Order: sequence, then structure tokens, then C-alpha cells
Amino acid sequence: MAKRIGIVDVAAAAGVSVTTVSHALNGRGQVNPATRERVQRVAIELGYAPNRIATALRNRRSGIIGFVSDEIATTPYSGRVILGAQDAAAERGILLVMVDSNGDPEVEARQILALRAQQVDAIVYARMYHQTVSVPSAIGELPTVLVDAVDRHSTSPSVVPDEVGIGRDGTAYLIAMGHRNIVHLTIDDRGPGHDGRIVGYREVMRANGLEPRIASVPSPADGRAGFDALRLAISDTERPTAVFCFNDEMALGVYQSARELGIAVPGELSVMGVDDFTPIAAQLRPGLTTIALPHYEMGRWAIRTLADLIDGVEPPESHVRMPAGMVVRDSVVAPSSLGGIHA
Amino acid sequence: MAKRIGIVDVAAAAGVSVTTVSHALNGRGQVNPATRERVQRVAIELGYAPNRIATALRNRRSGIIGFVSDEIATTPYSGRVILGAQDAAAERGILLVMVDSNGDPEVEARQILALRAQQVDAIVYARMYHQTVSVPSAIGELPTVLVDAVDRHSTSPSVVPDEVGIGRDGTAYLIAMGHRNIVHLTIDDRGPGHDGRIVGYREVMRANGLEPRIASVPSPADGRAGFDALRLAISDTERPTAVFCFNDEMALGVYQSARELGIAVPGELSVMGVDDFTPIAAQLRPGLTTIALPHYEMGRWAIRTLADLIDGVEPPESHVRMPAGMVVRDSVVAPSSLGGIHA
DNA sequence: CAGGCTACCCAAATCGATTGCTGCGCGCGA
DNA sequence: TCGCGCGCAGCAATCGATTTGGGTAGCCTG
Repeated sequence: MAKRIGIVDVAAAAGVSVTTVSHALNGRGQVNPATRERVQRVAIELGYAPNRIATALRNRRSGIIGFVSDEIATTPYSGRVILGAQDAAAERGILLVMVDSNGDPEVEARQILALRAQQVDAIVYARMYHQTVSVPSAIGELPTVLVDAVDRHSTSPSVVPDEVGIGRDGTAYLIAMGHRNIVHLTIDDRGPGHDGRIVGYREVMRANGLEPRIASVPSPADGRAGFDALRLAISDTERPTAVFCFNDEMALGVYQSARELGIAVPGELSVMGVDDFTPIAAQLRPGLTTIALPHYEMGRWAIRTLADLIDGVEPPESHVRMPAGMVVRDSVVAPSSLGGIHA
Repeated sequence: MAKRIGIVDVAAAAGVSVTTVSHALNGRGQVNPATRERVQRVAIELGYAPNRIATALRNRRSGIIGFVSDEIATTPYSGRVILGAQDAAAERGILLVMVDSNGDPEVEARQILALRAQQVDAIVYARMYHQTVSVPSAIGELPTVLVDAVDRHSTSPSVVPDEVGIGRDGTAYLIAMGHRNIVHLTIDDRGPGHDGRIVGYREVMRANGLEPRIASVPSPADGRAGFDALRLAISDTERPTAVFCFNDEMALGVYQSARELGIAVPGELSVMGVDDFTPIAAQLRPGLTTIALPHYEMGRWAIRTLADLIDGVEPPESHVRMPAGMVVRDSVVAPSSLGGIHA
């Protein structure tokens, strides 16, 4: 069992005091350059790495940020947020400890207390889809940022996707491709994503002199939803040439419904999703044109903001709406003249 | 700024020394029951929680386990492993810190060093799909378990899915449903999953007097793979009534290919996947019958085993093959008499 | 040559909790 | 009455690093 080597071992090997080793390694105090170099060399030779626990105790700073989320496992998007957070944390030499409340507020409170006992320096409070929350009181005074969530009663910084922008961009893209008869398929449950995208969609449709048409179904995950939705859409007076779906799962449903109804995608119907949920979007044929939510970027922003906050740097912007990006594949094409009844 | 309250505050409030508070709270030493109760009451009133950093320094035990994985974000399965690990960790009052090497061995080594500096008590070394690895030397003497991975040169415990069992169970199920002409669709890349499932498939086919037929394609994620694979399968002398796919993504490909080829699923062709990758498996119509890999269970086993190892308890089994479970939906039915040319 | 400055280095306190050992006081047996 | 044992508390050392507040030697200046 190789004994862990500590600062005293380095001091002994370099023939100086621990004080000097600390100074030499951390660039504090006055140290003779020759001595400093010798200490550094010895430290490397011995493979010395300071015990962060001891440092944390002394400096009242653990170098750990807690990542609290409601459901790490169930949604695949979460991985992107975490990855962004990881990368930013690695840049700054910060470690992340993640806890999952499983949606239970009591568990959540307990987990947060555990994080505080562990002396985390800050907390990321993340939701796995954009929603309104209230920050648990257990967090107390700890610096906190919200990811994919906002709390009207809290002053903590937050970052969410620019939902209105998503609605705008998607709609604008479809229009640019020549579509005029575009249905927005959304879900019944309201929320920031639901509302924002509708706002963006409406805005761009109207700006182009087009009539917004919105249909909604109970749940994106429901296999029947796409079917019903598409039915709703095509039973309308004018048959749409494009469907702008709330997310990729719903787009998958539309694909399947279209097949059953004998409608060709994208020949007769262009389909656009939101999420860029790769296993679906890339695997479908035709490949799904979609809008990628900025999960990675939000995760990274969260950690960077917190790292600054810990150092006492206030973020320039407190509530950020992160832009999303189009991912163009093959499910959107110019409408054929056969596509719909003319207006 | 509410000052964090420490053991000295409790001691002062209870009118005893910190020693006595420690003894009372941890059940060490001799403490008068009345005193003990008073201390406990005061501690709760003050909301005291011991500073785990200080405890860790003193006890040389941080209560943190490092979770090292190659890619947290890219595969959605990882979430299940993490969730299982989280749950087991919460049970034991352990915290998990996760790092993602992004597949880069150098980054990985650096991350592991950071974990060691942070004095983690043990390490979970997880891969996101079943493979053979070698445990990085940076881990040193730390207790370690491997998840979804084995290392022939290491004595660390490991847990992997029972691949042979998966091959067996899937095949047996199809046979039980009345199929005799079953193709196993796999990938070109070999690996424990690839090999094990073939072994199980072959074994059960032969045991039932049936001829194993195996086709393989370059990649499950490749949209064309399913198409090619299905072509391969049906261009065979006898048309199969069932396809046992390496995973759900491949099954999705088969669904789409079948549609293009005018083959009804499940009427003319039963399809079975592996993974129970919900966004695909549950969303497809017909719902995909598949085999769920024991990710959650593996994550939980890993933490439990490590927690024991830290306490000096050797695990009863060192290399565990975790059984998987069938998830029956609608993509497997009894073959119709029309299904294939008779043998 | 004394006083003052620098440049270097170090002893010791500190962070908060745990624990080995010591001390005190009371009761009981000799 | 003395002494021993026991029940109960607490002092002080400890974990490993950082940091404060000097201390010492060498050099410069008046």
C-alpha cells in the first residue's frame, strides 16, 4: 500500500518547511526562485497532489458544485446538460456531484442537505424540460443557478432555451422553403416551451401574411398522439404542406401516421421536429429536420456562471435565453404543386 | 448571511464540551442519557449537520465515490446506470461525483487524479456498452468495480449483462410463440454483447432442432443498416417469420425497411429488439417487444459492492452477469401460415 | 558601527470534527 | 476511613493544508 504522500513528505525531501512548500507551490509569499524550482521538481517526482479535503477545510471552499435534478435517467436530453456542465467544470478544476430527487420534494430537500453538509460551493438546480419552479429553501444562501427552469420569486440566475426563437426559426425555415400552409402541432399541457413556440410561430406566420393553425394532442410520447394530430391537421379545410412538431417524438408519431394515411414524407408533407433527439431524428427516414435545444450550452453556462459567482463575480446577464440551432436533414423540402389544394 | 453552525455552537447551546457533543451524537464513549438527549435536541433545534469535510479529513474517508465513464451524454442508457448508482448511494449516505473522459485516456487519467485528490473512497469504472477494457493505472489502490466492462488483468469486481442469457431468452420466446424460422440480426463489430447473444441464440436454436441463421450489418445506428439487414435476411432461401435484432435501433431500421418492402409487422414478420430503449420501443407501432438490459441493477450493484468493499467486506461474487428482462409489447405474434414458405 | 531594509524562510494557529487519555466525584467494600 | 472502580466529561492531539506573524541573515546607509 503506497502511502499517500503529503506536503510534509515534499518538505522533507526538499529540505524545507511545509510553509515554504506551500508558498512555492501556490505562488504566495517570498520564495527564492532556486528553492521554488527545487520544491516543484521534488513535488512532481514524488507525485504530490494536495489533499483537497484539507484545503477545503482550511479555505472553506470544497471545489465541488452540486447538481440537483429531478430526473437524470428518464430523459436522454439530460445527458447533454450534464456533459456541458462536466466540461466547464473540468476547465475550472471543479468537481460535480449529482443527485437525483426523482421528483420527490422531500428526497430533494434531504439530498440538498447532504450536499451542504459536504460543503459544496454552489448548486445547479436543473430540470429536464423547461418549466417554472420554486427553488427549495433547503438551498439557503448557497449560490444557485437554474437550468431549464425559472423561478419568479428568486433572484438566482437562470438559463432556458429561447422558446420564442425556436418557434420563429422553425417557422421561418419552413416559409423559406416555400411552405405557406403550415400547421404547428403541440401538446395540450401548457408550459414555457408550449407557449413560447406558439408565440414565435404566430409572429412569423402573421409577419408573412399567413394564417397560423395550431393543433394539439395529449402527449408527445403517446403513440396515438401523432396519428390523432395528423388527422386533426388534414381534416382541416386546407391540407397543410408542412407540420412543425413540438418535439421529435411527436414527429415520429407523425411519420407513422402519415404512412398509415398514405401521405408521403417529405413529398407530400414536410415534417420538422424540435430536440434533435438523435436516436429518433437521425434514424428516421427521411432524416428528421429539427431544432436542437441548447442543452450542452446551458449546462456549460450554469457552471461558468457559478464559478464566477463563487469568486464574487456577478454575471452580466442574470436570466439568459439560450438560442437553439437548426439541424437540417431530409424531412423538409419545397412543397410540390400537388401537395395541397391551392389557396 | 446565516453563519453555518458547527459542533462548537451546539456545545455552547447545550452547555457541554464539543467532545461530549460528538460522543452524544455518534454514540461513542460514555454519556449520561439525559445529557445525550439534551444534546440531540439542541442539535436538531439548531439544525446542526456535521461538516463532512472535517470528518473526512479526520477519518480519512470522504463518503464520496467517483463515477468514471467514457460517455455520459451520448448514450441514453447511461442514465439508468447512474440512477441505480444514485439510489444505492442515497441509501448509504454516499455521494457520487461523476466525471466523463469523453473517451480520451489522457483526460481520463487527469480526471481520476482529480478524484483521488478529492479523496474519493472508491471508483466505479463504467462503460456505456459492454466491452473489454483495462483499468487505468491512475486508479492505483482504490477499491474499484467495473460496470458493463471486464478486465482480464484486474482483480476488481465487475458486473455485465448476461449476454448469453439474452440470446437464449429472446430466442426461446420467439420459439415459444411458434416461430421456427428465426434470423438473428447483429452488427459487424464484435464484442461481448455480439458474441454472447449469438452463443445463446445458437444454443437454443440447436436445442430445438432449428438452424441458426445470422446476418450482420455495419452499425445499428446507420439508417440503412436495417434495410440492408432485412434484405439480407429475406433474400435467404427461406423467408424468416421473426427477426431477433441486436438492439432497438436496429429494430427501428427493420420496421422501416419492412414498410418499404411491403412486409407487415408483426403480421408477416415478428421483430424483437434488445435494450428497451423507451423512446423508440414504446413509440413504435406496433410497440416493440424487447429485452431490457439491467442498467439500473448494474449501477446499484456497483455502489453496494463498493460500499461493502470500503467497509472491508468482500463481495460474495466477484464477476456478476446480471440477468435481463423481457418487455413484451406487440411486435411479436405467432407466425401466420402465410408468413413464410414452408420448410 | 548601529540602525534599517530586504529577501527568505519557518513556527504555530487555524479550519471542524473525532478520539485516546485523563480527571473528577461518588459509592461501595474492606 | 481509605482505596478502588465506575460513570461521566472534557483536554488536547490529530487529520493535511494554508496563512499569519514573525525571525534571521546579509546588505546598505549614515
